[in-house]
Amino acid sequence: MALHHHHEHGGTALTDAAQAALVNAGEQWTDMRADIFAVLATYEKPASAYDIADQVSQKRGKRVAPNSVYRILDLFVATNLARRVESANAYVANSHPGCLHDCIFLICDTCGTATHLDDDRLSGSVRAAAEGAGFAQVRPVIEVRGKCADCD
Amino acid sequence: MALHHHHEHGGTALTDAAQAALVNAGEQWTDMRADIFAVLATYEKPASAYDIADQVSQKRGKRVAPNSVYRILDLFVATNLARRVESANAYVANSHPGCLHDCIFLICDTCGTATHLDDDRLSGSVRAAAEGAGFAQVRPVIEVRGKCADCD
DNA sequence: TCAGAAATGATATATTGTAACCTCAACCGA
DNA sequence: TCGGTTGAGGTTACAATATATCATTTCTGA
Repeated sequence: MALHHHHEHGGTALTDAAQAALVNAGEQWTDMRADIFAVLATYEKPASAYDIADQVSQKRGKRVAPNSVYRILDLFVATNLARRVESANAYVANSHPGCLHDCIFLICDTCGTATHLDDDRLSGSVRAAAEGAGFAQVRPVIEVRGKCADCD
Repeated sequence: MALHHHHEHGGTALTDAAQAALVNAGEQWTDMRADIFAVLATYEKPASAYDIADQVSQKRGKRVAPNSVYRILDLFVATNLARRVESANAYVANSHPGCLHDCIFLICDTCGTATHLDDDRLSGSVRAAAEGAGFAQVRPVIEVRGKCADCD
């Protein structure tokens, strides 16, 4: 099924969806996790763990160590609440936590924003190529660096 | 043209091809660059700048700072003598320095080795998707993490 | 051969990522 | 209730990756 109806979420709906997905995975939705997700979801670009640590520290009036942020980001990535952007060493919130996709990120070298594509046909081809080469447990990383329409 | 004859090089032939490509780009083929390329070309996995710094330091009996290695790696990437593997923060020698391809890396999470695919049709689709979204000066990053046939 | 450019060296520092161990609270069974 | 276990987060230390700046050396072309 290449065409697919996405329940794109934003704001409260996104937070609710994230919470539901995390609980559904047997994990707890704690204050710390909520805070980190909130920062990630409102950040305009892919956020580094240190960016998030700073924001959350401010919000809480108390230093939160990057360490703690990494733990939670790892959990988010594992449960599909967030994605890591490999070529930027940074993370973005997944706007439809319920759906599993190999997603494609377009990252602007100028302004740093990332836009998100889903193209199951394309990612499927990448998967197939890797599997054809004998790879198993395949996780595609498909990103495109370039200059976005706004920065041309 | 999806099918393409690659002049795959190894050993001395690869070094010669790299040297030719670099000189052709108007850059110098210095001892330091030769040493770094040699390490990169013989390294069995993607090598980090620090891996290379260590090897070259040993070979020369004198500390070579990572800094110097980065400079030369950046040059190699710019001139297509080497590629950066984003998801591994590491570099590999390009086995056919003369040809321009968007290449695809399959990286084994277990043994760390990277195999290299060229599939112009696939990378072309990725490019097209990005350009369709308004991106310019597009540089695809297509990597696949997984488990290689040997490590199954 | 000399002046300028290019390459490398040296040092410092910034950024990203892990490891080890501790505290605390919630929960569960005896 | 008591005591143990577990999960979440805190604290500290450190490792790995990357960049900035300025000094020095080497090369090149006039």
